[in-house]
Amino acid sequence: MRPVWRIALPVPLPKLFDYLPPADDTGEDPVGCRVRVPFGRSGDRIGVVAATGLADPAAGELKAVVARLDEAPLLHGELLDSLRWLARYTHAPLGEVLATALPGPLRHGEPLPDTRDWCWRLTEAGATALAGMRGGRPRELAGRLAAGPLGEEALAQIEGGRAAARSLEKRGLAERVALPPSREPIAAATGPMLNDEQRAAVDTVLAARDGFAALLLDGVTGSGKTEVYLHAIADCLARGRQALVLVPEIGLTPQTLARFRARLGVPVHALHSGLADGERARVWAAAARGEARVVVGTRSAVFLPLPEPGLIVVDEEHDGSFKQLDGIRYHARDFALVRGKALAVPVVLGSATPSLESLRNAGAGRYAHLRLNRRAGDAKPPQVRVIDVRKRPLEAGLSPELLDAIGRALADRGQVLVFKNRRGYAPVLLCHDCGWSAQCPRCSTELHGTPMTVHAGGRRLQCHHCGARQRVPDACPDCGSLALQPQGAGTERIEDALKARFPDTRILRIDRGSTQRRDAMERLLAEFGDEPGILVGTQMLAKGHDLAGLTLVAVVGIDEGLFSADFRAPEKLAQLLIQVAGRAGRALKPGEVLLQTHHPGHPLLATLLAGGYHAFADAELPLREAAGFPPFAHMAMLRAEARQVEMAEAFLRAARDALRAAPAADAAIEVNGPLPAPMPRRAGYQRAQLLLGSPDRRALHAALDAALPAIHASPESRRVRWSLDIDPVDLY
DNA sequence: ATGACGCCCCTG
DNA sequence: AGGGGCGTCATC
Repeated sequence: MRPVWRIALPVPLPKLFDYLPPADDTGEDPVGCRVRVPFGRSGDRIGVVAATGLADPAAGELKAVVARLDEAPLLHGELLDSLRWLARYTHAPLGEVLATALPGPLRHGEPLPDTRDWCWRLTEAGATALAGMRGGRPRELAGRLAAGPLGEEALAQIEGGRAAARSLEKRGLAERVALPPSREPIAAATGPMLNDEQRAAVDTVLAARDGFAALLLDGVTGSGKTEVYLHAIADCLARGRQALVLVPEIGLTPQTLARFRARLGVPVHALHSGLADGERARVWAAAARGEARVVVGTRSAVFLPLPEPGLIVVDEEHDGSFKQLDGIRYHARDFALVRGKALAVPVVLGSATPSLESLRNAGAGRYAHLRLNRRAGDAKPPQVRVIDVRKRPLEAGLSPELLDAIGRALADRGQVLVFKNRRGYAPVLLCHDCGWSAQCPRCSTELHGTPMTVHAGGRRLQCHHCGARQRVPDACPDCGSLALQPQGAGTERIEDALKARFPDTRILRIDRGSTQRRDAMERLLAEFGDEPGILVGTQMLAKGHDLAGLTLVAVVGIDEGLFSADFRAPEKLAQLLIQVAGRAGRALKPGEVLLQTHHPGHPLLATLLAGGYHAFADAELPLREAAGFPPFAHMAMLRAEARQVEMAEAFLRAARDALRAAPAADAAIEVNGPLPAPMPRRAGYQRAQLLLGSPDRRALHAALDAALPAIHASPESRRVRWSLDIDPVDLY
């Protein structure tokens, strides 16, 4: 029987493909190496050898591997094992998981990029020729090089430097040489003294450093969690190990990186979505070669190889951006724990507002629970006050009391943050005469309207789901009335109202509309400085940049969150309120937080105000348990979308039948649906979903394993686009 | 996913 | 007859 290589290919087919080894096979174990193979009629693909074996005697003609792209496996050991685990856990094809884990260039078959630093220096011939050279740029550069080699960056600073270098190189007078990887220590700054709580937390992490441990670092805003990470990382570096730090999308600011770099005394690599493909591949290669000793990265950094692992940190572990919402729907925090276990290193999960999942794991003794209750330095916790706005006249949603408080804070030369979780001018455009409201023509169906949001100071309508834009009509399209009124207020309208009320005050609006990119927000905030002024913004302002001058935080429009259908809404709202409130009072002056609501007596607010986040969590967890929701149950969501809902529903019914027929699916798993999904993501498509739940994770996965072959094979599956989401975060 | 194939219906 | 459109099928 012929030997074959089993290849994982990035196609949505839950299987490996057998190929004959390449003609020039060396016999070296190919598992983990990338290969180029002919596939279907679409030409060549890049895949990864997942296994070797013998050809199935029933198989017909097999194609042969065109080329082996890696001498030594690109993926091996712990990382390959963990990715195999992830493929099983997400019930996704291994090839798609591997494609998700690799940076673009590596996925497309490029060689592992060079990670060395290059510099230019004079050759012997150049040194000799220098005296006799005529003037000009090359001569000038040769003169500089005579004083010592120049790095690529320094060369780029010189006008015409690259061309001059090339000219010298052509004549054999200068050469480009790779610098040996520098382990030369950079001066590390010393940080502030740790307080007792921080010291104890660091000691617990260090005591756990010889194997796997999960540690929940549960510390109030400003308690100095980052200092704890830095000490643990420094210890990890001192032991010759690598450290990986995962941060939320918004958290990887130049400020954060600068702090790590200044303190650790080694190069700190950053990995985030803003990097070019080539740069991402270089960071991957640097990690794989062990050159990157500390990497700070967003979600996808959880896939970096760590040949000399020492520590994994997940900062703001409750943050939703750790969960990937399309493709392979992994959770970077959860996968970090899997990797930490396989690598036998501690994983530190940090947050001021831990996810209920992590709190439950800590409560059950699976995680060490480290508490930091004191704010570092002298910072006092902010005073929180609720403003009851029932029956109060509102100006763009702002009450007189709130406006007065803003005026007072400004008069005291403080900064004010007005937080509203809704961008645009107004969320809805309503006809006062007939009740018509503007709906997105592409996203709305008879059953579910998607309102268009009023933008551009009331002149434009925009759909936040598909991005469609149109002019605000002059008259109601239904009744012709001119009484069209924007309802409610978004950040734009609040900004307008504040400008009218405080005409001489600087006002800066920060939201996804005003600030597309992260560095743009950083720049705007840096310009804003800490002089008196008002910031108006959405979620984006809840964390990140430190606002030293902030003395008042006004939170507006939280009432929607108090009555959401999503079972996670209270948790998200509580986290948001605590995070936003934490922005105040980092300054020298004590901070004040005002919550404006129509429901001053709402239990969530009352609990949060009286006992803080942990009182909320203590109250919420039993409710989750009683309702059979995570973290006491495990969920999976099967989603389908098609031109007609009926198609999507027919597929989900077939899937439901397959699940119910699965031998593992006894009473332990619950199947709900098909339910129409309120929000079609793509214009012209309709979605439906099937929600699976079980108190027993293994029963859920066993049922899926048993039913998925039939689901894949069902004729209905070909008529819809479908996906499976394990541990879904958004149920809508 | 992705390309090929076949069947349909429209224009000509 | 010619060809775009889409459901169906296979991919080692």
